[in-house]
Amino acid sequence: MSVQSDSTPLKPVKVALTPQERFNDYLQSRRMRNTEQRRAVLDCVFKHHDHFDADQLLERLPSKGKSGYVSRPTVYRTLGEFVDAGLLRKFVLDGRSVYEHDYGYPQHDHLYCSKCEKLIEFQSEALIKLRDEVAATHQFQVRTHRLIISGVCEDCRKGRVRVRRKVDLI
Amino acid sequence: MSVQSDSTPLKPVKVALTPQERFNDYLQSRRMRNTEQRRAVLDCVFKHHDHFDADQLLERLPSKGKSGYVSRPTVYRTLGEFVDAGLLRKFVLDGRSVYEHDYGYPQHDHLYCSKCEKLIEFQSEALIKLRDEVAATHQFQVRTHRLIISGVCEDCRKGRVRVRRKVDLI
DNA sequence: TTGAATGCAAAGGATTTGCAGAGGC
DNA sequence: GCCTCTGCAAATCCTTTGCATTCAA
Repeated sequence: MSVQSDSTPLKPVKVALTPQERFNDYLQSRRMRNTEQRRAVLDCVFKHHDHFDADQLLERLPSKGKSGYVSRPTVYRTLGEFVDAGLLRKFVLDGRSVYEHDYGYPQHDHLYCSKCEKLIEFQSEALIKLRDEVAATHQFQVRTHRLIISGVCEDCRKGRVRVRRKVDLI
Repeated sequence: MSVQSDSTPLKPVKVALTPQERFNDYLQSRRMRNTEQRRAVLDCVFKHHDHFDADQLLERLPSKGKSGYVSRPTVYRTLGEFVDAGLLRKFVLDGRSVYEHDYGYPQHDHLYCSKCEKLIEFQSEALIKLRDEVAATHQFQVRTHRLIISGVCEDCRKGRVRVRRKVDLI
């Protein structure tokens, strides 16, 4: 049900502001309020660099009844704001929306293991070049792209399976 | 709500059997039955080369009450069989499952216009090579990949907008 | 005849929305 | 105090499932 991340994260990009500072700017520019819930979700999201969906985020936040609880609708609303603010990127994997850090991390793509559901990040300058060439051929103005290569990761091929999951997306 | 296709389809690949023949083989090999509904859906799907979702297919089939009607659950079930049989490929766009011809057409990727929701197909040998190189670096066994480049198409940039739609996926 | 396929209605799962009360600014 | 935000419950959207009936082989 959840999404795994591999252990070789990308090198962070240098940024002037913390995600918190950047989000504050975003809020102020739109007359939106700096609420306890937004702060809680933002801190949770940027605590570690990985991929996650709404459910995983909810599990990491205080559960219902406890102090600091954030409701499911608010989590969804807030994630949308983070995407808007350029803090997160969102994509769809196996029917669920998956989020990853955008602010502070370079553009990249993914290898997706359909056995253990692990996402492995990679950067390729050649891919960007290829993408822009194809687009130019079609007089197409690129906004972004998403490449997912699916198959079986090294660990799973070698039998070192960490988790077994129902899968099959793309 | 629907998916548009551009007017420059890929060159078909030479194949020994018609989709119908190939599907019959598939059915027989699994002791499945050649029903009127399956024939109707298959004919409808291969009538023209484009991208479509379940709703669009239902619109193209005889509507409820008329002869030749196929129910929504059967359409979904049948599309799944076509994917299984290697006749169609399925991907997710903006929350809906979109299908395209696989049998008889070469592997390709898409430019997606977020203004008019048009999908433009393209082939790139270089992309396959790049994909396999990246995978090799990670000892990753490739099964397939999906690249969607989103942005604005030529027509929309020039103001020749055909349809206006709510969008934003990737 | 006999098991597979269909249509109906209803369930499912992820995400979104209306609204009344809570709370930033 | 005003207006945004939140949590709740319920709605939505797309897709799948249970089941009695129909039908291909």
